[in-house]
Amino acid sequence: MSSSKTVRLTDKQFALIAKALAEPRRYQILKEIGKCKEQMACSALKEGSDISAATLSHHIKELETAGLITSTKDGKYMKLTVEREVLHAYLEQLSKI
Amino acid sequence: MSSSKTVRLTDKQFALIAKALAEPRRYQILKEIGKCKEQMACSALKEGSDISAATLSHHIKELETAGLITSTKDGKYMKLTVEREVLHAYLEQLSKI
DNA sequence: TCGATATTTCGATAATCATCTAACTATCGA
DNA sequence: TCGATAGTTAGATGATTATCGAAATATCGA
Repeated sequence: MSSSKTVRLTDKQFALIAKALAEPRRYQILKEIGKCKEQMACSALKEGSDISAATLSHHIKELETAGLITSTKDGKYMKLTVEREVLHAYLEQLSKI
Repeated sequence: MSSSKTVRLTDKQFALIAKALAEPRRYQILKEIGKCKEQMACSALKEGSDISAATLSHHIKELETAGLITSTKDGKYMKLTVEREVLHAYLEQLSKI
């Protein structure tokens, strides 16, 4: 089970997260990664979507830079995981408005 | 007191909200409006911030288009209010990831 | 009515960013 | 080792957008 340690976001990271979520395609990608029980490979994301590998790679990097996902190399593939603690820290901060 | 009716967001509105929140200045503005117990005038937002009236007006319109705030004209001033139900609907949707 | 204040609109500019193709690196299976 | 597959990087392009100054509109107080 996931730890419940509260993640503290800097202003910079908060802004990065907000920007990462603002692009509809990135939001879709994040949802897709989150839906997967197992970690997900980039190539699986590309299935059935008319996006170039380069663009997909770019979006994944943005999500990663924001801290919303992490990626680990597994042989030929990159495995992607949603960092829910970071997402929830973002939501937490927004809910204080 | 505020109603607890659940707001349903279309994909379009969801995207507008995400985009509105992605600009740090707009997030600051939203927080500022939210901090005020009473409704807030645009001019009060401008205090102590080196932003032009035109830019401020633009950001306020974006927040309004997204549904995150509403504005009512009160004499010389525009009074701004945070639409927390919309914000919370956004958070609700994001938390499902 | 006049001048000051509040806000919006317009048009322009500069910066950011999503997207692509092409070229590259790395790994796997035969 | 070779060819195919996965993913990244670089560089270019077009679209979006944050920003401003200036002009316009509306309202207030004197």
